[in-house]
Amino acid sequence: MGATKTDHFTDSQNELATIAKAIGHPARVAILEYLLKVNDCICGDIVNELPLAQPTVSQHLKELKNAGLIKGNIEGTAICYCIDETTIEKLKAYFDDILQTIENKKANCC
Amino acid sequence: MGATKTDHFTDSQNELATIAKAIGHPARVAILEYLLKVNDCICGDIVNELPLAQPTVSQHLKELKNAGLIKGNIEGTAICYCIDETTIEKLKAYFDDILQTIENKKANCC
DNA sequence: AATATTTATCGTAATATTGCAATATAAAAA
DNA sequence: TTTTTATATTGCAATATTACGATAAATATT
Repeated sequence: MGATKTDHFTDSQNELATIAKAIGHPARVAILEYLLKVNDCICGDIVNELPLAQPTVSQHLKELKNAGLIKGNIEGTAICYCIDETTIEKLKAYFDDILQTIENKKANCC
Repeated sequence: MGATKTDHFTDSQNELATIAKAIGHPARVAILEYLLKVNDCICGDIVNELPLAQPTVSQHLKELKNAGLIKGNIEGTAICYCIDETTIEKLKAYFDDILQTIENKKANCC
């Protein structure tokens, strides 16, 4: 045991879980917020922004990329990362839907 | 090692990470979707809905509750769980903000 | 009171995540 | 070509998560 039983759930459930899981670490939230703050995408200095070693940051970036939350362009020796709007839009739509559904059936007992 | 360095990040970053982490498992996504689907909150049958043993489901419910995503009322021997709208609204607002910020500075290099 | 029903907790094994030092890779500058 | 600069990968230790059987707790039913 210890392994998530992914194949018992729908693709859509697994997809949302994967994206949320990637956001589920403060360092990765900090990276997203930093990418959002910096106007242009000269992003090599994320390491300097965070209280973490370079390999750790690199790993977090990889996870954000795998989840589709950021994308990166090679720019000489440096790499330019930025937020992938599409995925954020997906999240927004998902939570919008939930709120809408709740509004439509106000039979809450809690 | 292995422990997240929470104290190096802001409260707001840690809060979002905690909520996202709770959503970051397909079983917990499935629970949220089930709670959303069921009109009233007779929720004891979540266990029957999921391909997981009762203690596992109970644990997942606890994590959703700790993250503020659901709330529960004792209803005799059963417990009535439902989605906590407030937290979903927080999430929606967060992603809304990100999208808005991206719109305002369309200097994306990626 | 005894039994059934529903949910929670404990203990534990299997697996995943986090973090970093060391090292590799790859392009730019000297 | 050598050196610098920027990022990725590997290997590993510490910790966290996932899942479940066994059991507890607490109310409802008989």
